[in-house]
Amino acid sequence: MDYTFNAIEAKWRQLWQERKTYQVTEDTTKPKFYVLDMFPYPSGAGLHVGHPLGYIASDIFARYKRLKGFNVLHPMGYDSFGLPAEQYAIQTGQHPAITTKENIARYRQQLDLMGFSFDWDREVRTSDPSYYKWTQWIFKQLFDAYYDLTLDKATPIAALISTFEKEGNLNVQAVHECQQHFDAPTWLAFSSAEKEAVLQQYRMAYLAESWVNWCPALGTVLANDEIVNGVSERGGHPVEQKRMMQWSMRIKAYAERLLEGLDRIDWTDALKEQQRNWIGKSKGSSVQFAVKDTDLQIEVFTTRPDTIFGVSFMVLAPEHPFVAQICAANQKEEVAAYQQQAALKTERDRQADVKNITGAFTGAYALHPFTGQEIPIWIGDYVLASYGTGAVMAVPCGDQRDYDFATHFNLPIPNIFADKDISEAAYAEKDAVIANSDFLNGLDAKAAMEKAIAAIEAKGIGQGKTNYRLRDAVFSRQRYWGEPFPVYYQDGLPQLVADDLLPVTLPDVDAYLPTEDGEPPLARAAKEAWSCQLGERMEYNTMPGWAGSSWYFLRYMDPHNQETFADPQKLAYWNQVDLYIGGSEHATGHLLYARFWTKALYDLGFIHFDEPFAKLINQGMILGKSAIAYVGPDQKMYSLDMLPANKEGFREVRILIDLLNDDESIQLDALKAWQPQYANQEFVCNAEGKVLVKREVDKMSKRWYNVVTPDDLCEKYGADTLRMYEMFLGPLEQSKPWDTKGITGVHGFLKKYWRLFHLNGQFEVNDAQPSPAALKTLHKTIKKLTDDLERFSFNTGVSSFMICVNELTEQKCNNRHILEQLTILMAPYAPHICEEIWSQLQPEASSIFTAEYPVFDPSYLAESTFDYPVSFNGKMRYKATLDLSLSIEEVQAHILEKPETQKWLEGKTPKKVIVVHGKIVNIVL
RNA sequence: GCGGAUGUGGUGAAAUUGGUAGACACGCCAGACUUAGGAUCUGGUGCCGAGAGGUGUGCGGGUUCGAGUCCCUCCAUCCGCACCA
Repeated sequence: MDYTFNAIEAKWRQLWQERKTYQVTEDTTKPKFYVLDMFPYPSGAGLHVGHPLGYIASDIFARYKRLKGFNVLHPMGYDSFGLPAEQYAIQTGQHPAITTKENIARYRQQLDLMGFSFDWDREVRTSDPSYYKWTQWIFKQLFDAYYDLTLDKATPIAALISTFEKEGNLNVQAVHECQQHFDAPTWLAFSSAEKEAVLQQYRMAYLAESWVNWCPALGTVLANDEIVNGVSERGGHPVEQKRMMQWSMRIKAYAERLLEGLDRIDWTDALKEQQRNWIGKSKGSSVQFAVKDTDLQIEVFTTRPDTIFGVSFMVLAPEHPFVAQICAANQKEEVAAYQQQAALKTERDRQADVKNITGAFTGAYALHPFTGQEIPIWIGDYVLASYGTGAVMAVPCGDQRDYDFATHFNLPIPNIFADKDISEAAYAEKDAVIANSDFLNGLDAKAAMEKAIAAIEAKGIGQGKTNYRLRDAVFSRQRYWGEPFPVYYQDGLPQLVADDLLPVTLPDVDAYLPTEDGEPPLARAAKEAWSCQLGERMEYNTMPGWAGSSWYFLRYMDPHNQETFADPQKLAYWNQVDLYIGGSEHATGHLLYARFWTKALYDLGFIHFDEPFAKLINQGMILGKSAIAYVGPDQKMYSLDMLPANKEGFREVRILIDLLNDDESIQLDALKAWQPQYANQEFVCNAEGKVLVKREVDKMSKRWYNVVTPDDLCEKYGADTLRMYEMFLGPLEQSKPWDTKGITGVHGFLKKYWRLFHLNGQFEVNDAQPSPAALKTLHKTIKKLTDDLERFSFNTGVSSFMICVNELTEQKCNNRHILEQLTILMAPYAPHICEEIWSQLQPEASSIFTAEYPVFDPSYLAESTFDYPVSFNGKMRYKATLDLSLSIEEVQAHILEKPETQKWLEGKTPKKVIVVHGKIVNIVL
């Protein structure tokens, strides 16, 4: 009987669905386990073989845990708001909801083909109103909260308002941007507009004018993590800095807790480092410098207060608000010109221009807080408006950028380090003894740091301070295909839409473009198109892509709840995600935002954990192997081995990899049929009449014509083969190029496994006592498999199955007990074939996934002898079989008597003999 | 520049605590069966060497009876961040 994988897989896909085999409910009699995949954005291209890699791994683990007796939550859904569907809508006029629905259907079909054990009754879609209702609701909670520093947590804003009413904000310890100080009577006298203006500076979700990344090509603002190398992540368009009124999230309030939490979760060091780096904590001090002949104080942040006596000038960001006020009359023109030129540059230009030092002198001077010395104030674009205070005290002897600036503009470079040469470059190490620095002389950096901060604080001109690179996250987008805000405007003030009016659904519009006044697309919606119309107008912005993905793992716990985002008891039962598998590209986006929202929801008492993902694994990317052909100046396509030494005039073209034969030659007729430009292509073939191509590793993508889809492979080899092959490819975390060639090995293995049951053409197992050899093979495999799964080593797991089946085939094992146990072990990896075999072994069972996982018994592996490798000076020379009951001394005596030992000793007396019991013998000559 | 990771056969890789380097598989070579099949089975396969043997985990050094594994220097590749004061 043949292994008819297509029929078997289709049969079980249907039966699992009918029997709801993977449906899960809360069950307090079992320990729970939550295995989560990063849900996909359903793009039009469908899945390629790289996408399911993580899903296969998580599916194997989820099935394994289920067999081990856990109640496993393993859901899937779609991150279905996003830019591609909207851009398709702009081009075609088709509503993004339709595109999205079609893409989801295709994704579902492909996912089903792979035989995943998702509980599809729990599916969520972020673009579904029943889902984004609760995204809007969470936004409301954040709008109605502020960060209380005394309690060190997000707290309902009502508490803050009540404090304002009693005592104003004079004693309030909170994360805010409010410059005003007021007492209770002043607060009470404020108009509602004034009150709201103040509250906006405290709210966790707030509306404020701030520096944002504006992408003119996309017509929207972007968060920092949506910008890669100075251009937009989507589309690669330039991005500029612009001051705009936007919704933001006060994630900065959580900077310290986001750092601290990393110590409590099981993520890779690389990923934790990336987040630490992004949060960018630095310790130092704020210092105020008085501007000569004015009342202004320029505040700077420095990580090196110990070098304060090395300050020889100051530099402000060109956008610094003081620039206009302090600028001397004779410098106005130069400064204005510089400001203008800096504003014209995009962030990318500024970055590309690091070596080009620019700046302008304002003509103003600051006074050194300790020496009273006059310090020239410059502006320069190496100082960023959005970091620290937008101003620096320049210490050229200790900072290379200050050094370069000083050198370029011929400013003094006083040396405050004893015995350090600064004639060529700044000395940035913190190990120099401080000199020429009044009360800091003779101190090392650490002591000087403490003393300097103390002196700064004593003078009342600053204080020890911690600064973070992390900035508040811009939360509004000028796009159509996103969550509408539950916000309207009354007297120009933002107001929340009442809970019973949620969700505010996405209104239909006539076009998916901004209006002529530059308003976002939602401004096009007719009044009646909105699900509710309040105040003067609704909010026209939509939420960013990361809004829905910041909490979806919570909704899976109770996806159909109409009363709340998830039932508290269910939240308490499922708790944290135990295992999260996904790509590392979300390190500073989704993974940070999800942690932030989790902490906020925890603070506000909605959930009982403050870290969402206890363990996280990043699967590596599967790369494609592009096929590159060479077209010569004569327009003929040359075989790789027919290329001249001088390839001048040749160009490389990528061709569809499906057009290749196994020997990497092109199917010429297929190429001609592929694209019109090749219809009459001429070739320069090699001696065998073939045109060979070069293979090169690229990202797997349609544009490189190197995509391999799971569909074709499932058709040809079956999902079980594909699942095991993807795992067999290498360690999960590693990136690796896809090569379909090796798949035959895994497919052959499954056939071999199948043959164990079908020796005589039909299904047959014997019920005799298993042989000791078979038991040993089995238990060796149980141990290896379990160890491998616990450390997520799926590739070695597949090898172990191969070894096991090879050994059982050799032993001609057809024993029921052995084969049943093996089948359970293999079921997580190859669910269809194992389920089919199980239905033969246990016809009354509904599914193999209700079976019990085999238990390892070490007694079957017990050995009485051991083949000692005998090495001389660490080099293995021969093996000696000895009884394991022998003592170390006895082993040594036996070994030394062996003729092989005498041969290798060459008459010498060993200096030393090392015996490790049951491991090795080493003789030192 | 800073931070992280990785370097092992022709290829994907294994070696979990310092203890037989290359498991398992692809590919390749030889053979069997067979009225071509992309089927199955057997044997071989790190490199040098006829063999004995030598040699071998990016380079160089160190610790150790013993190093792919630990330490130091350097090199290469990949990823992240980057005028962050």
